[in-house]
Amino acid sequence: MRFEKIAPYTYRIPRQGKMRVDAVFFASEEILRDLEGENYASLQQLVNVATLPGIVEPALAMPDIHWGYGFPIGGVAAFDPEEGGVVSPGGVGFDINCGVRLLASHLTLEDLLPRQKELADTLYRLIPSGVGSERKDVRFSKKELKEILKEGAGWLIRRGFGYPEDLHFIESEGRLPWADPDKVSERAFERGAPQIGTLGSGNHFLEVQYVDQIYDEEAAEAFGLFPNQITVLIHTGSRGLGHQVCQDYVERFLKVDPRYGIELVDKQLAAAPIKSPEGQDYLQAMAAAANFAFANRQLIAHFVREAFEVVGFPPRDHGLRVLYDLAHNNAKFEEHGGKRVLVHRKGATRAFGPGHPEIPPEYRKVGQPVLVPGDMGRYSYVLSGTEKAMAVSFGSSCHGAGRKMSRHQAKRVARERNLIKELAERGILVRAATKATVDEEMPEAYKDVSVVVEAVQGAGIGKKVARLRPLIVVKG
DNA sequence: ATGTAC
Repeated sequence: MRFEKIAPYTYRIPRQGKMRVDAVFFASEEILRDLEGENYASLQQLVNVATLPGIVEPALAMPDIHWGYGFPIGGVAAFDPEEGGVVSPGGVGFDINCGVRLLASHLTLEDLLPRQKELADTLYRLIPSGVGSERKDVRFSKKELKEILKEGAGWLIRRGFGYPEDLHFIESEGRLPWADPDKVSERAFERGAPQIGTLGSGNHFLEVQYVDQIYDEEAAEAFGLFPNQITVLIHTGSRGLGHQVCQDYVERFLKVDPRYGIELVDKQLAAAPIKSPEGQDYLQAMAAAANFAFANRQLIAHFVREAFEVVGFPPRDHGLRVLYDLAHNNAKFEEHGGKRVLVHRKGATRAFGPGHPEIPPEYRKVGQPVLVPGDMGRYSYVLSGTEKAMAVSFGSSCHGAGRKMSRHQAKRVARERNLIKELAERGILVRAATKATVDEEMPEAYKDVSVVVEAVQGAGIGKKVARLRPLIVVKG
């Protein structure tokens, strides 16, 4: 396919074939080489997205783009409900409202190191991880679960799992208000019920980290970050519940697409008009799953605090507060270019710039925090949203490093090695449900996230604030 | 991502 450079770190694929709009992606020279080689299929997926009805120009991809179900991961697409715009489960992803929550503490590296091992063991004990993991200690009835699906993180805070001020630092206050639990299948309920407060598997993780680099003093101060500070990053989503919602609605949409005259270049793009009953049902079920994910991260944060307390840091000492909780798999109505559009972000984050009313007042002057996990051996970044992102990417930025090796390939490379030991020798304590997950997730399996961040900053859709290095990693 | 093939 043909594309052209239109700005620093920014490329356009002009409308061609069945595309309704141009596509734009952000990349460095290094990322571009990958996109012209092994990662070419993900650009083709971006072109496919541009064929969907009612899409608002342009179809977008962040620098961490890679192949996904239907839409590429790292994709952003906005649809106009007044122009036949659609909603697509594949544009949100199977793990509805997957995201990351960053907790910032009062502790420093020196405070933590003497208790590092004990804390690693305690976190692993208090936070179930792995495929099919369940909580035995906190269970919710069907009626309570329905309330959680309507209310999100706030429901748990009311029950004492968290501090009231947590809510204020969660994207959308931890709740998508149009949720309707009655649009969620019985099977999804059954799968989700025991999974609130569990990490899951794959790239999901919990990390204890320290701040090793500050790039923007003003933003770091606004976010309350300082050198050598201990932070905790939680990455998880809506577990089996969101997965089941996605599956249910892909199947339902495929049946009705011919009736709505929606021609799909790929079945995995299954979509329904936003204004159709099916589209509305999915949006309400998706919001319910999103609220489940916000609640999941809330309950995990509660047990992170408890773990710090168990190893001898009372709340006054650990001071763990929610710096921000940011989703990277959802679809939300937002104002862009004077229009109300449905923005799908799949493996992409919201990155609203300075002054936006949806940013907590404490951060509003510098833009919203954008949390960008890397890999378990290197580092993660905190960025800030920008005005430019509002203008060119529907207020969106990247969500992570992106894989470099397939899971299979990584396992083959890691087979002869003892990654847990290697990482321990570098001061990173890993606690994981299975060796296979650690192998698949080894640092070399991922692109260096600093490459992605360089492209984001170069394109102007995010600004570096701080870098975080891992000390403890809990994996599925 | 995922009761990793209901």
